[in-house]
Amino acid sequence: MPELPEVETVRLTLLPLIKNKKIISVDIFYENIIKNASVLEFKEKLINQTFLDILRFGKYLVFVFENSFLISHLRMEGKFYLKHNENKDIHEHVRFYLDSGETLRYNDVRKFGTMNIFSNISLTDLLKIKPLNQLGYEPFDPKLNSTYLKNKFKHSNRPIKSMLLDQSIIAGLGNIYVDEVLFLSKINPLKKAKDINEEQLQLIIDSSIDTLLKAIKLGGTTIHSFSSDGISGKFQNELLVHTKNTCPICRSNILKIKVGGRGTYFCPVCQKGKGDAI
DNA sequence: GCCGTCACCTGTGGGC
DNA sequence: TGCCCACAGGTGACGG
Repeated sequence: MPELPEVETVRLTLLPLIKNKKIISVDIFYENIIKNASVLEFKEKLINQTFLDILRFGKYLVFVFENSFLISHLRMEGKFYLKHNENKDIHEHVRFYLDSGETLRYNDVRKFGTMNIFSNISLTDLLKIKPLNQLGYEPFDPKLNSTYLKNKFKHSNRPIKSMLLDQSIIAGLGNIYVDEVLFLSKINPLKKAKDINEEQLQLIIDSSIDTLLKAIKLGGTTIHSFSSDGISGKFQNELLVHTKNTCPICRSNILKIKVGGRGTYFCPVCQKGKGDAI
């Protein structure tokens, strides 16, 4: 399930493969992937456009063309492949034919991924409209500090885990990494956001940066099916609590509960705190 | 405004 | 062996 490190890995892997290549045709096999345009409009805005760059904002990929931006969210299982042959995978939903003779394929088993196309707009203006204007700061952004989080959290009764998953507060963290960050910060995922003190907020920020940088370095996490151009990440070997049975610190049994509808792993001993429900 | 729930999807695995 | 069903999860929409 692509989170910030996985999306960054896709960006880094894909960019040298498609940069300066022109789209000569587009096939769409599942129209619901395209959210803000008809199939015809989508094709018209991309054909004869050249890939200039790939940017990333949170978990969104932004393909940069001369006159357009294609915003792609991989959601749960979206993947991009560059292929030469014509064989179509059952889960292939969009195909971009390039002037190099290759094809860029978008593959998504659960069809959750989205694509939005924007034309004749500057990057500055693109950042001012949905979906990119909904994003909070990334952990690497200096503006994401304990004061910022304190202001966001101070009136909230929601569990800290739900708040960290909220992309309008912190952009880029997903279910796996939030579990890891809370374990490193020794904070119970059910603890109310307003009860997190300033020292713990700083710990959350520091742990988020450390975890994400390490994951990017290892090419992300491959738990189920994530990959970019067929490459698998190695961060799953470094996970401390997510999908684990035993705490690596105190050897207690890791508990699995639901928080905000999400499967949540934590150590009830290392992550014990006032107000905990477990 | 805040917060919880549901829908979107399909492969997987457990139970019968 | 085969069928059924719960579950996985990021995000947006919706309702209380």
